[in-house]
Amino acid sequence: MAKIKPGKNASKRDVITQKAAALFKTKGFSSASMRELAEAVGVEAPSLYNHIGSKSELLQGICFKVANAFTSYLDTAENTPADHATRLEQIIRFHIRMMLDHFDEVYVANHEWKHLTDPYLSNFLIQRRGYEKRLISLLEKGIAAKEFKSTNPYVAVLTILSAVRGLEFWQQHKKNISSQVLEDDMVNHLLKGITK
Amino acid sequence: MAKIKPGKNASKRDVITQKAAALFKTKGFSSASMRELAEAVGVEAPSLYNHIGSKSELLQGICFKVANAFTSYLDTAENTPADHATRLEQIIRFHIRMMLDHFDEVYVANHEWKHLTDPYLSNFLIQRRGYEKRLISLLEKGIAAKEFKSTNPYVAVLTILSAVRGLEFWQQHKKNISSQVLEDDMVNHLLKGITK
DNA sequence: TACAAAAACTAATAAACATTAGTTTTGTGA
DNA sequence: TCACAAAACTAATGTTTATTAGTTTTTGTA
Repeated sequence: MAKIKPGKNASKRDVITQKAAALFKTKGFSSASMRELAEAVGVEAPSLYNHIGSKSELLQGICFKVANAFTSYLDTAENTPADHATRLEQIIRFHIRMMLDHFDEVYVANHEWKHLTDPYLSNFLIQRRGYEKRLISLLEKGIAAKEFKSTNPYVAVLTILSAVRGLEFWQQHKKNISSQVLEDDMVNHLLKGITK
Repeated sequence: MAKIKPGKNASKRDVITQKAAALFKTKGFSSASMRELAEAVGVEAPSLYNHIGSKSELLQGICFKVANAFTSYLDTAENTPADHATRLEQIIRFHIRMMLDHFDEVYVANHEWKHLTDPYLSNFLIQRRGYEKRLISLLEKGIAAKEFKSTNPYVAVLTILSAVRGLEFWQQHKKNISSQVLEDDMVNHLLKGITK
């Protein structure tokens, strides 16, 4: 009666997923081959299937892990007692830190989600759209409360989400600027602008 | 002695390139097959090769057309007599209009350039990096001239470029908001912020 | 109408792909 | 040391890929 070892099993599976995120980021989901992934893991390609179900499953795992992390944070942020501007600032900071701390996975979720297949594709888009709507609602309330200027809330949310997403181009400059300066400058830019 | 018909030839080639941009945008370069492209054009796959050299060549054409358009505009903007803030505003507006007016091609240049092969890949990255540096220089001069707040110029450029790039998520909402409102709101956001 | 070139077609090729089947090796607990 | 399961391996499958070769059709002009 042999015991299953979920610890070690999950760990190996996690290693594969992490390597897959790095590979999918670099080469794109379609161009990345299971052979390459196997080489990164240090194993022959068919051996991967002792730990995972399919290439698609890897992408699904990455995309939903990221989507759930953002959704969870928004859940808590919405229940934090603070004004709308403060809440928005916290959310922006969370996005920035997610980009910096989980670069590969967030990058893949942002870029390669379109290679998901239904029903995962549909669910991902629904979740994403729901997230955007909640952010737009936050902006609308902030505008009504005179905390924000009168502007199109959808455009504002798009601007903010796109700007933080752009941190995917960051890495090579990490040396010169600290993460904290980056975070503060970007938050200030998105909330207060750059013109004097 | 038959004349070559550059007009019609170029036109067919252009049709293929345009369809390729739309297909590469939807499915990604690697996932898009020449069969699909041929079907979109209304022809069998091998017939495409009467007009183009290869699949890669299509991607090269798209990426460099876009890159050159941005570089050209920056050339002229730098020689326009105006203060730095005005110049930056004009450049942002150009980016927004490029996104809206040449959506497929800009999208592909932004997303699929990594499937370029050398020497095109290197050249593209060099050109892109040069463009960024010129924008950073513009920001630095604007800060020195007290037109902009004291902020890290690289972070500011990254924020601006990423925000306009995010218009790739725009299309489905074109109905509700006019392009002009979108453009003005985003420019104001990026220059003056949204908090009161 | 006839000729020539442009551009379509069909057939074929060779490579790469994810995945399955079946077998051997490795590691662990009794 | 023995037995069993986990996980590695090799070999193979069937599909899809971009592209080339060779041939036929279309088209524009003299």
